[in-house]
Amino acid sequence: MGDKNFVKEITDIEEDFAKWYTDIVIKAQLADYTDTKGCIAIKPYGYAIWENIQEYMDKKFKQVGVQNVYFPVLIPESLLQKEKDHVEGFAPEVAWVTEAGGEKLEEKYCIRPTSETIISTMYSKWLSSWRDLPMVYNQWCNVLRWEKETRPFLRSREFLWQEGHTIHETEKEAKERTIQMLEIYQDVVENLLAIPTVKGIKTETEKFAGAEETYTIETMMHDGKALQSATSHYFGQNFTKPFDIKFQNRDGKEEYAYQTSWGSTTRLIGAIIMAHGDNRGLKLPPKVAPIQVVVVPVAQNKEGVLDKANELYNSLNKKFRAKIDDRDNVSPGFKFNDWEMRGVPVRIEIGPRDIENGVCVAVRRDTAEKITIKLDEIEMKLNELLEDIHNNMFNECKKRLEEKTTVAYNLEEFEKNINENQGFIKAMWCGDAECEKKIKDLTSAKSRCIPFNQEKISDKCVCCGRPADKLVIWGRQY
RNA sequence: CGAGGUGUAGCGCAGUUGGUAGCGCGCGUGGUUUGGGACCAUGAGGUCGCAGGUUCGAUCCCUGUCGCCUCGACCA
Repeated sequence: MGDKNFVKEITDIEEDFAKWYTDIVIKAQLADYTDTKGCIAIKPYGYAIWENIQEYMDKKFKQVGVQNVYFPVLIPESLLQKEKDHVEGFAPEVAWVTEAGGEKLEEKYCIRPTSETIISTMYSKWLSSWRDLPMVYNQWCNVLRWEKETRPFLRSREFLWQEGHTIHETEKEAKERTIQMLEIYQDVVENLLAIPTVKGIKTETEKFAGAEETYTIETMMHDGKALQSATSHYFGQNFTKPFDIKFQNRDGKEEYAYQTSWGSTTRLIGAIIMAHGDNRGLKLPPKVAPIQVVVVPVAQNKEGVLDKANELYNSLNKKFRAKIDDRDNVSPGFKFNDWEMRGVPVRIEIGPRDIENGVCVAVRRDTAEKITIKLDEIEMKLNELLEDIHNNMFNECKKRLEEKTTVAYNLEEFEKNINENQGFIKAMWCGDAECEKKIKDLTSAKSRCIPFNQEKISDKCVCCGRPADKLVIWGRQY
């Protein structure tokens, strides 16, 4: 079962959050560093979380007409060059394959940092009539971006994601799709991961390379910093023109299609860790937890205890993702701490005393509350408990989001708030990229988004004082 | 990319003023334990980051190199 002495070695979450984070990743056995620099090995416990996210998200996708596909990991250089902003955005961090089969290649290939280009060329081939539209495709795959600074799940060179790419007959339909997918991401993050989100559109400076509009859901971590959890882009015809994705419209005329793309990554696992974790370790939202309930027998060598514990486990395992911890080389006390550190939402203790009374003891990971439950009511109670834990975790995060969101009317306030409080800042902005840059240079906070929920807190730009009609959420980010 | 630090058992570390290594935890085996991090006994595990140099002899000294950490710069 791995190291036994690790639990006490977790860094204090308030002392050094970055260190705490990597401690958790390693010690909860989510992932490990590899000999490939900047790339992690995702271990079964971490991968199971990803599978749960995938399962939920994929189902949501398919409900709105998304079809899964797969495209090559290698993209010829000439394709990448076709959209100017896109190349400029990604060129510095792509890795190239220049040699294969013992020979230097005539044209080098990049290892995909994202697949707009290769998918666009295929769309061009596949599209001829308005009747072919829309094409709403998604792939689950890996991508590679040569990052200098890496952190497990948050920013690694290779990561897993899904990237959806769609083409449409009209601008309106494409824009609707962009928002529709953003809303699915919001649903995933809030209802599955129990993390509240701020939904909005990115400013010109922050939008995706080659996009017309980039929409985002922003979340707040334990330390008040922002994490961009998923994005959805409207491309207009920025790619369909250079890639020649055109069709004959209903009037028989040739027209370029309207395009979107949207993605979310294994960074979501990082969000779970950083949004919910505490000094006892990882705290997993019940709906994605690989183990929702762990049964820990007490005095398991005593006559009948293990049998009863197994009986309980077998019945629970039909309805929940359950596990029995029958290790005979560690004490129950050790197991309690171990499973708390690994974030299991509910632990059930069962020992001779309980068996005599026909009960067991359930302990919540989120509140540490101990509840005695009759064995014949366990299934119902556990359902309620998991639901309640999810809601409680969501509300805790929401409380923090609200507490750590402050308002600023000028740069002094802005700077003071971000330094004292970290967190998000609500402030008006005139729309000038210069002001964004000035704020970034001064405070290292960037615009997170222009939220859909607009409020008019003032009519002057927080930076330059000129007229401003946009409320922007600002914050430091991961 | 710049400055500083560091590399010895799976992990955390000590050590050898130059004579090829030890502690704690973890791991294997046997037993006693078990309601919040158990204990006893016994055992396995290391070309001291890598490459050169000095030396009778280098894990230790010198040079180079690579990895990692911290702080800056850069990037999303």
